[in-house]
Amino acid sequence: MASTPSSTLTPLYESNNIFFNSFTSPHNFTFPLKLYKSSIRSPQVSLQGQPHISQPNNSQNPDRKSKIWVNPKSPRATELKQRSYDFRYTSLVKIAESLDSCNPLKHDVYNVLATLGDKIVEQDAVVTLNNMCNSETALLALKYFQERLKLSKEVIIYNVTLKVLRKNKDLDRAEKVFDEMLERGVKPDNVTFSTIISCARQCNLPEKAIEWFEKLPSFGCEPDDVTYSVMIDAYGKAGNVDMALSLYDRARTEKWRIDAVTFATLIRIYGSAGNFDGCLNVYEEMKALGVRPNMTVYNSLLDAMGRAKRPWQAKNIYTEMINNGFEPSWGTYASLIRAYGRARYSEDALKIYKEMKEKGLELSVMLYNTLLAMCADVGLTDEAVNIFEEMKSSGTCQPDSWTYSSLITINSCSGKVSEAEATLNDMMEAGFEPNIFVLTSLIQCYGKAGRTDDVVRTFDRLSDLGLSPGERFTGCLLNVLTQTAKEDLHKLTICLEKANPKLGYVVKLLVDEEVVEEEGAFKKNAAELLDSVTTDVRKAYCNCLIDICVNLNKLERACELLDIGLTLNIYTDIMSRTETQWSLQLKSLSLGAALTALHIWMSDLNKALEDGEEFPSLLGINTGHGKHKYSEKGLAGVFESHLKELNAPFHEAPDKAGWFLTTKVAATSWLESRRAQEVVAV
DNA sequence: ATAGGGTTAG
Repeated sequence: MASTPSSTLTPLYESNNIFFNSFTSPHNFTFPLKLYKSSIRSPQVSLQGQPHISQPNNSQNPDRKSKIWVNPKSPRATELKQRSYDFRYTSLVKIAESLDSCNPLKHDVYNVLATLGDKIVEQDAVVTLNNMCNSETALLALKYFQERLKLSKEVIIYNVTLKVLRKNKDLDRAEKVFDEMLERGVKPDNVTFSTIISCARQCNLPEKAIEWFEKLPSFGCEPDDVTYSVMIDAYGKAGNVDMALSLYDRARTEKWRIDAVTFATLIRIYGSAGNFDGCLNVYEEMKALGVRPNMTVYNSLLDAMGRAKRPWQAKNIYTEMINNGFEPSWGTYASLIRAYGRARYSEDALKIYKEMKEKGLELSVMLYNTLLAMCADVGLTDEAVNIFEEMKSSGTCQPDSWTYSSLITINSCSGKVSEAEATLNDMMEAGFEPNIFVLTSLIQCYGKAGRTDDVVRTFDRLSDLGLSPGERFTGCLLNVLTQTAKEDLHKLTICLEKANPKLGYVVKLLVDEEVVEEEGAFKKNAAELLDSVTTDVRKAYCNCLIDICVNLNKLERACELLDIGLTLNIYTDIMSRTETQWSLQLKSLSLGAALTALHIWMSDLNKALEDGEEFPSLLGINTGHGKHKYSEKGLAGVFESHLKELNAPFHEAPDKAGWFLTTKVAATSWLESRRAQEVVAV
């Protein structure tokens, strides 16, 4: 396994020869040139003393040995110094690479290091270790340098060694190295501590980080700005937001220079604590203090705005970032895809995806999954298929259960039952068991296709797989009932009763004609049920229940449910009145709930008319645009024909999509004529 | 790039 040092290093000599052939000089430069004396033609540059005759660049004659005198203060000298430094640095990086891939045996490591020659300096050790990633060989290399170098600042090579251990998230070894430092009488400093603390943080052991921070004073160290920054991060990671913020306060009162990285850390902490305005406040505070934002700040902000579901703010920050001349990084794009994807800003998300592809940036499984989930949400079937193909051909990531789950959802939502089943088979062949998301999609798929028995079969698979239904799944099952023929409903009621007995009972009261119901039992049980489920599914449950009522022509029950919804604040601001306009807001209502709300609103209007209340000049119904691609007809379309049936004088506003408006005069005469008809009918 | 912070998440 171990590559011999020479095989790794040979190309380096060759490539650098090309450069050094053009000017050579015999002495006066320590490193790296002497290092390779035996292997290559002593490429040395004289930057001091003896004025030699300056010669033109003789690159046509690479073999000619000649000296070039360069004034040490000239820009040319600076350039040469820089170049020779670059050369040394590159050489050491190559050594570090060989060490990384070398056997973790003393003999092998020492052999690689022997190619450095005898005249190594402290800086060589630092640069080499700093570029390594293999813990085991790094520890051997450390020994080598300790044996061979008179170290004036031994703490430094310990600190870079600790960095290698941190790269490997090896806190145990880091702690051992710390003990060894103490044994050798090497005094740890802030760099030592901040490295170990961040190592603990990266190992997901924030308590350990805190432990190390607290023992810092006992070693005569006062935390400085970087140590504070690392600790703020560690406290944030530990979920101790208060401690993080109080450290920030302390750093501020102690007048530490707080730089962009620390602000980015604070933004991340606020972001993961869900305090998104806190993120923006920190950002403002930072700018007020005259600290220029950097990429980390922008990326943390973008990430936070994504979590906050504020894609428009992400967009603004991104624009600002670009205007300030920053080049988006992988992290920037990832944050944007998440922000746009989750918020169904599909055009924006797909634009970013395209840009990443153009730049040759690789997407992770998660980013692909985010895009696919978004396509599933919005109904972008063809795009999803494309993205999935590109994902497979990328060669860099394998579809996982999330990926398959989104694909099954896409097939399910577009009613492609056999494709959904085929994808499920692919998924199982790839070694993934169906999860709750997949089964949720499947019951929707079968439900939509009217295959009630398959819904029941899929429901029964749940317990076979050791899965419990949960509120989302149960909600989708309830939604299946809204699409199911009356004679099949009892099959699903049995499932619902297993999933959530209270819900099962409420539905049974609606569906089962034979159940004897006590006075008011339905409303009481429905209210208890809706109160018992978490807020994020309440509206869905309520909408579905109302839809079932409407389908069964039980308008009174529907009104009761809508009433519960209003009382429990599941629906807010449905009916509003200003001096100039009365409105009915139907945007987040299902069709049944919307029709029920219209019914109630109309009786309210009738009542107002009876009471002789003054109508405003305008009355309006807002259905929203109904852009969800899977529903063939949005709420707007259905409402338009329904209003026509009612002879209602509402007409879609040409300038406000989704709004149906009418005037005071038209509304009153319509309501009056309806009342006259009712009287006739009675 | 040249001894310390920052991430890659559902």
